[in-house]
Amino acid sequence: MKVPAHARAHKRQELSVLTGRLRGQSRKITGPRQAILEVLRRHPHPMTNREIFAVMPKGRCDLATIYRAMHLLEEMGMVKRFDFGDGAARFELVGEGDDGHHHHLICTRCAGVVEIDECFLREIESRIAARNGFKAVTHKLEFFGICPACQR
Amino acid sequence: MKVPAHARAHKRQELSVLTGRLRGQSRKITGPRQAILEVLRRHPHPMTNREIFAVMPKGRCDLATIYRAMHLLEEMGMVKRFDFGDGAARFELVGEGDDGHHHHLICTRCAGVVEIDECFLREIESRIAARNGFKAVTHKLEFFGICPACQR
DNA sequence: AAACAACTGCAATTGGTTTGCAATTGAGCG
DNA sequence: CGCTCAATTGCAAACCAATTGCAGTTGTTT
Repeated sequence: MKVPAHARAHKRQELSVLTGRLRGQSRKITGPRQAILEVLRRHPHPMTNREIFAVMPKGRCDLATIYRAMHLLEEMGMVKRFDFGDGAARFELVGEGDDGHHHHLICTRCAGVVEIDECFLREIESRIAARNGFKAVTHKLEFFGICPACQR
Repeated sequence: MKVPAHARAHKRQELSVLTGRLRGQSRKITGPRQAILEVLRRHPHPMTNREIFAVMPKGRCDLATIYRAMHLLEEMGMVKRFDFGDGAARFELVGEGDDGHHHHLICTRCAGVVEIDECFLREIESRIAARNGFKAVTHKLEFFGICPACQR
């Protein structure tokens, strides 16, 4: 059954479920990976690798290991990569059975993030695909503006 | 790769018009800047600084100068910055009186680009702004897929 | 033509990300 | 439980887009 998109931020997956997904793909459940998943499941918004590294108990994991883990998790579909245009990739945990596709509204002053759970472009996307003969069309979309707190 | 012509590419501005815009803002019309504008006006799709550099007659301009020029031109509103998610910024000339806002459909195999001249999100954008109390909301949107030629 | 600020080339630097390699460790197996 | 091996990790070096300091050059103004 499909999980409603708006449940994303509220549904925090158990660590055991997450590691189970690793095991299911015959990947090792290592200390660093558990630490990374632990961090991600506590954070509702996309994080840069450096942020993950900074938040993690010191010495649990090397920064390079985080980069490698994020590649793995992305390939497995466990995290989704987002690009806020500031040169650093951000990652967010994806719920089981979800493809993680959604968007964000980002404050350009304080970098605060609002999750936008709907996607308005599914239909437009297929129209564009058809019109141009493209297949497997996806899109990246983020909104930018100034949040209420930063307007004063 | 081959792409259909579109309205935007036909509005190729005269070099004299472009330099005139520089002059109007009391910026210097230098050799490197003319060379850069010359390259941009011949190319209908966004280019990376490195691509501009590669296409330019050798020795006409340093790569660092291109970076600086693109910042200037962007501030002046003469070029628009686009991000295709591959780590390199791309730039496209903006017509006079235009804000340059539009989107692209990018082939993930051959990197070919189709210009999408409409924008479907103006209304959704203001709805999102209102709902979250944000001001000055904009968005970045690009489509990705596999072009007809690359499907075989 | 002189004068000055804007601009450029070059080299060094930054910041995010990747990679080579030797050492470590998780998972299956006896 | 300990053994074995491939997967994984830490560390340092490398990479790449982008930025910057500085000294020399050039466009524009007077």
